[in-house]
Amino acid sequence: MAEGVVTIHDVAREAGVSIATVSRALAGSTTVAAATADRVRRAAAALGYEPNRAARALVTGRGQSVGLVIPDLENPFYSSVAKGMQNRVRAAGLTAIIADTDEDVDREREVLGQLAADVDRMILASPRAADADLLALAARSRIVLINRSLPGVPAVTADNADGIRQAVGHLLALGHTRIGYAGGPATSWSDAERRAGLTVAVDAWRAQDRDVTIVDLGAFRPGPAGGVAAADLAIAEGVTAVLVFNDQLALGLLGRLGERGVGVPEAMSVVGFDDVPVARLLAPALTTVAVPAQRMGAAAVDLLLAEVPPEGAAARVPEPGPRVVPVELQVRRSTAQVPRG
Amino acid sequence: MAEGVVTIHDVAREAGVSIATVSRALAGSTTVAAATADRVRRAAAALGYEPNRAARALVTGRGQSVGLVIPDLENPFYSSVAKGMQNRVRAAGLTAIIADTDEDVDREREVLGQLAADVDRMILASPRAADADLLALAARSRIVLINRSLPGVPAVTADNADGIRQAVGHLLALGHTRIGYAGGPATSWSDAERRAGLTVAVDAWRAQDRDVTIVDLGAFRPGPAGGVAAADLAIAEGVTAVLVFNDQLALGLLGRLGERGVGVPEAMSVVGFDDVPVARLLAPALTTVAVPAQRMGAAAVDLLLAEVPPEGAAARVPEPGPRVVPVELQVRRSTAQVPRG
DNA sequence: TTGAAAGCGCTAACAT
DNA sequence: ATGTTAGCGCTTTCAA
Repeated sequence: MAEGVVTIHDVAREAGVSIATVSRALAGSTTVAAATADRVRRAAAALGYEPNRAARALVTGRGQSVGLVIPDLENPFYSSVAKGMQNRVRAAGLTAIIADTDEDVDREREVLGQLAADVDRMILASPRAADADLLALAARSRIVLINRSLPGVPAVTADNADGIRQAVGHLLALGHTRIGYAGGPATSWSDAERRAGLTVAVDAWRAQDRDVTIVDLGAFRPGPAGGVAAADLAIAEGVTAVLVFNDQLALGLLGRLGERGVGVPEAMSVVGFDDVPVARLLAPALTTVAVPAQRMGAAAVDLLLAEVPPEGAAARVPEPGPRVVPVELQVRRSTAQVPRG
Repeated sequence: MAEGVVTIHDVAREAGVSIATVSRALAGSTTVAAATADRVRRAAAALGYEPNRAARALVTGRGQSVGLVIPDLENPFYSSVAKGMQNRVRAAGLTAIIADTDEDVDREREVLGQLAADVDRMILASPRAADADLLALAARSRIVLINRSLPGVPAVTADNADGIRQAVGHLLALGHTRIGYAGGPATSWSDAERRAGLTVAVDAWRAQDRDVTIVDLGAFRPGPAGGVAAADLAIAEGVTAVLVFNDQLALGLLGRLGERGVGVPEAMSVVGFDDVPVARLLAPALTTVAVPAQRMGAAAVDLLLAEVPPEGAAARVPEPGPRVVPVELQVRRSTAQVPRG
């Protein structure tokens, strides 16, 4: 009795049935007598039986795992995506394989190659890869995109344009007319969407004969360090408010503004994007566009599982939710009326 | 020929050898003639052969993946652990399976059971499970603990006592004599270690005839919400400084102190633990004991792989580093001399 | 409603 | 140095 591993044979013996019946009973087959099924389940539980995934995968030809490729696990937005994804994957009786690309295209390519070898379903969050590469991948594996859209490939995206519209509306209502935009990486699909939303929002405002100038502060790496540079630029440009690509950038920007003695919100209003958990805890608490990261991760899983349901009894496949998730501006302390000047 | 999946049989036929020879040649066995091995490799490449991981895992009984069980992916400390772990695992040619337990014992048990089924090597970060359960698990799978120690089970831990010693020394040097300790969950091994370190540090100080009182503020859930309660307690107890179990708690505490109008560091000094990335970006920047989370995650992988090297040619197994990693106090703006009173 | 038996693709004895 | 063969634990026909 050195081996502690319980197999289907042990359960069969314990329940006094054949292994085929155990397999059927645990898979929830209707062709098993209720009493038998019950006995099997009880035996399995008593023995602490866990089906061997490798064996199951081998015979069904379909893996039990779902991959997630994200740019940076240390970015709270993506940790939240990962958390939501992971929870949903586990609830479906599958396992989540998470891979971090360090915000690097080459690393991403490498990771994608490795992952494709042992997973046939994956979720790519904000991939940097070219459209063509993504399309090629989609042809071989089932993939779902997060924060990126591509014809023919299922995706979950945030309503970026609407988020920017809300943010700009808020700033305009506070009287700001000279607003800086600190953008994300030039290759970012989300950034492109947000910039487009910005244009639309501004045009609408101008159509009402109202004045507003958007100052493009440039493209920054989406970490706090980028925010530092953005802060100096914002001060130099004389804007009274800054719209920031994401909260990570905003964090660095806020810190630098403090160092430079520029009070937030008295002298400068700041609006972030994402609403990462720490945003509300800052001093001043950050006004930001809340993106339901966990929900997006979960929604991507639903989308992935909707077409090709997984094996196994534990599998529950929820209906896929909306693909464009709504976002909502959280007004907090980092924004205020434009300073009288 | 509808199926596009290449198996070892296809390669064998193409190379004109048996499947056993293909297996051996591809595994780099020395008992294969160089010419044959070459022919096999060429055939495999030509056909685009990728060994089926499920089949390999089934027969070897050893998987290609390493599991990581953590309390909360949204806690930046653990995202960092996960990032370090994941990078190292991938570098070794394996895949990382990450599972989140939501800081819940029952959920942890469930996750452990599921994970143990498809992984035979795992890393448990700050597990809440009882010693006996952990020992039982260690008997069946290869496990490495992070932030927990148990006789006979390999572990990577932070030098908690030394961290507390540094923190207390810093506070005492600033003249604080009434210091609060806001602890983590009662079941936390790290918290126990930190409390023990606290006692030692205080005793040493008293042995020099110096005065100091440690006020136990209680045990808190390690999220920002717990910090709010701790803040009120700290104020009520009239301490001039608070030592906090971790940065997440400190975040909530800082926010609440601000709301209550207690200035940090003028009226109250605060020291955190972990040095999560956001700690330095706060206003005031948080003085905290830096724990190298990524390095701990990587070290745990090294420890795990050191004894039973993984399958496959791509595997590289680094030497395990030290098991107790040093920590270092980062003095920032949240601590100052005791207020004159 | 249940059982017997045939593999899934691979590795590891055991032969040769 | 290479081939034959026996499973790994499971799902799924096919019979009974």
